[in-house]
Amino acid sequence: MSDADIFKVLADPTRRGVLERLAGAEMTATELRQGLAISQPAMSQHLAVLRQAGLISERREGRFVNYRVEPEGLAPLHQWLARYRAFWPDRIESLKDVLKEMDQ
Amino acid sequence: MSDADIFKVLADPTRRGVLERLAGAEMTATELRQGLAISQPAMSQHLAVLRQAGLISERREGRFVNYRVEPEGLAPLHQWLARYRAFWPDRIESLKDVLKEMDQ
DNA sequence: TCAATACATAAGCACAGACTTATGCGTCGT
DNA sequence: ACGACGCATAAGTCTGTGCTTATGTATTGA
Repeated sequence: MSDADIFKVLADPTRRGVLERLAGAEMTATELRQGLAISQPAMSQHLAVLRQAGLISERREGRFVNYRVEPEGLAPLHQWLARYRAFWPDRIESLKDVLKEMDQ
Repeated sequence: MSDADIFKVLADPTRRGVLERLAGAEMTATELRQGLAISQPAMSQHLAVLRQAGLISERREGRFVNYRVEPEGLAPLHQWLARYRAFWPDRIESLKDVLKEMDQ
């Protein structure tokens, strides 16, 4: 998978939701599906996309597969964004704005 | 446009290319089309998407419309990424990796 | 005033991608 | 050994979206 496709991978809200849940703790595919109106194959396909993008990794444990975030997969996104850091006002970096975002 | 759709907007390579060219200097729609195998309406539609996402702004000048990057539009992306900063190794932030990325 | 230019909008098409159901493969418990 | 379970893969459907051509609107220069 090309680095350039990181945006396509993250464009899907379900996949971003998966990352967010995995940020808290390692989880199986079935656990990730809890509370979501999504079929098992759909989740499996999303997880495959995330894995191929290097955003998550898996650890087999018998019948179960535990997924976890692979933070280095976000490096291309970080580096893309870095090109624009020089342009934006300091305010964007401020803690206030970050907290406001996390609040919503 | 919802903040959540910033990824969809940036998922398109043409739109990322537009941002990259605009990062250098203000430019008209026709200038942005130079070197790209893309029709005028297609470019106009991409610019509309970028504008609605708050990623660019326009300054009319007679028949011409000069576009420029609106860096604050990237704030949602920055803030999304900030949630994962805590997880990743210091190495991702390092200058070496950024340079390697810019090199390719 | 009128043709040319710069850009936007409308409408239709075609492909990508997210979903579904059906099925396959390996592992567990009994 | 065998049914239940966890997950992956296959194949088909449908919606979203990026493209096209055609046309509209405003501005410019001759």
